[in-house]
Amino acid sequence: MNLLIPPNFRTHFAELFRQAANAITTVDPTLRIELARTKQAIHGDYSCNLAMQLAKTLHKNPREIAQSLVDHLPDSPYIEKTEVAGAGFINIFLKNAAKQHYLTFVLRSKDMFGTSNVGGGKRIQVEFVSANPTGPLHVGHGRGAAIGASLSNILTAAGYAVSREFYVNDAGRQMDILTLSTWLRYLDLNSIEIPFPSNAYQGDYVKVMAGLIHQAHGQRYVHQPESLLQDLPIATNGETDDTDERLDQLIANAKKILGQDYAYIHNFVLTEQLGDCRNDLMEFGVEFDTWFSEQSLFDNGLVAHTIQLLDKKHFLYQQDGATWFRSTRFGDEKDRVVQRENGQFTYFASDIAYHLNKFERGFDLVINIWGADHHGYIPRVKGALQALGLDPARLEIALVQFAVLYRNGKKASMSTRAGEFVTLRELRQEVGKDAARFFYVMRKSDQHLDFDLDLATSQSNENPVYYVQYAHARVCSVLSQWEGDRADLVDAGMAALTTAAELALLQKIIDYPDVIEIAAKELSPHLIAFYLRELASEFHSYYNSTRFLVPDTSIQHARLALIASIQQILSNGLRLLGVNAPDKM
RNA sequence: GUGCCCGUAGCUCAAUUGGAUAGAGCACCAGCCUUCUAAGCUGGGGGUUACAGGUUCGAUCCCUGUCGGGCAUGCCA
Repeated sequence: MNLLIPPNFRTHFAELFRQAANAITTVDPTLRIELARTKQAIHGDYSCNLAMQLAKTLHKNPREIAQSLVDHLPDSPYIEKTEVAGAGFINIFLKNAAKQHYLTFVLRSKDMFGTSNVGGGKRIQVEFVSANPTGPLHVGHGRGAAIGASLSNILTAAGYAVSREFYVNDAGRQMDILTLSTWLRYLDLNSIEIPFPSNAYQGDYVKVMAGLIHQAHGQRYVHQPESLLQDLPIATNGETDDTDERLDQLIANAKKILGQDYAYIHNFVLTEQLGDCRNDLMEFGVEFDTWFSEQSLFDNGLVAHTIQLLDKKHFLYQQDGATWFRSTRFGDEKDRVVQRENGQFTYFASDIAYHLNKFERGFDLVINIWGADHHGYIPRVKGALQALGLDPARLEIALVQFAVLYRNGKKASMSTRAGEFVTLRELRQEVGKDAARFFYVMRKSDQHLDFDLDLATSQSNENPVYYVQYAHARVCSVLSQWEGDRADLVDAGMAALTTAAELALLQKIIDYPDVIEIAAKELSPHLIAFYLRELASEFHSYYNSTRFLVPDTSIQHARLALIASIQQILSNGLRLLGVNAPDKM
């Protein structure tokens, strides 16, 4: 047996079972042979349910088939014994030596342990956050950021070539509203008071940007503000006249009044907000390879081109002056407008162009991480891809449910308009980057997340992230007090690791690459968080029951090799989640 | 009204996607520091997996219905 590089035991055994199955019957080559980790030690380390799967077609007793499979199973140097159990499970017991020797592999692999090539270098794009650059990121964006970044790291570890992308919505009405809001605040600084619409952006950051413009350019952008209020729809019922129509007319007037200067302010606020966003995310440990501008799709004519393509394929029609896409042909509940009566393309139109562009860039798989409120949007986007002749299965959409903040046992309000939402930056300051990153991926992403600020702050010692980090720090502490050379541990004899706790820890270590593989396949970063907590738990228990710095060097080295391996995995796993692994706490 | 998602211990959540006796953390109770970090450990009680049927060797998972919750149903982005 090759002692240097042990196999992935699950795929290794699956292959053996396939050979055994072929020996007793003709097996469908597409049949997936599943090896599962057992929950209980008496069932061994891995179990296979192949006999039960074959029972139907063979019309035989599953236990009988299981015994036959075991009889035909090729020899493996890693198997201690096999047993037929229960309804027809085949349980595999690994040799202790195989488990023990695995530590050498872990310690040799170091930072690379856990990585694999199951992705085969396939190109994947992960698009996430993609928040409108119209204000600070809030805690909802934070969850998308944490999940997207962790998932990207996991996919990279699993052997995919990952590209992280942020789609910048710099072309739409929201940006115009922000531009107008900023200009109004700027006029206010120049002692020109115009009633501030309640449906414009209220946040203080708007005043800050207005101040920056005022500071740099003085009165440069004060233009005939008196005509701003021309042609506004008349309020019909009292003061609550801040309608969308009114806001749009204000924007139109501002564009007319400002002329070229409108573009300056628009560009200024965009640059400011994007810069703030990028900075915020960087401090959160989240970085992107590409910031893709929506506006560029218009500038390059890609939106018009894409709509023409759809038209050529006869998926468009005119009605009520607008242009519609026949998304009902692809399972959507109604057709969707791509070009409005006024000639403007809709957001959907540019989004089709964007997704076409993604695939034209050569990605094998495209993953969008969206807020769950966008779920109704999926059929039309996939439909558009199909209409363009692309396989919609190459677009995978991971929905992330909202994070609901709780403070003092009550829901914290997150109304943007009232300006009282909690920003990601505030959250980071309150609970710290590590706790926030870990907390965000502690739940399955398609589950609602209750983010208890009181638990994450005042009782921060009970936060799970400290539990994992503490395990890492404890190992570091032991190793630093040991007077030896870490390199000596790599080839230490591991035969002394024979207790139930030690063998269970060894198996847990062996599981790590599988966890990454499954987390990548299922797009489920939370599996890493759960695994790390379990590993830390088993370590803490072991720590309390066993001394490491014992006189007998063969025992000492074996145990230190074990905990050094644990430390390596904790460090590697936390890195995937964007969490620090401190040496001291 | 219609569509999608969800309902698991007092609370917050898992369960290798159909596997063996459904698991953790909080919270509660009782213990463990003169010895490598007590942000830790050990033990204990806690469940008809919302409810009722169905499919099969086997169901928290799949199907049907009922009840309850969330989201979506723009020529917004």
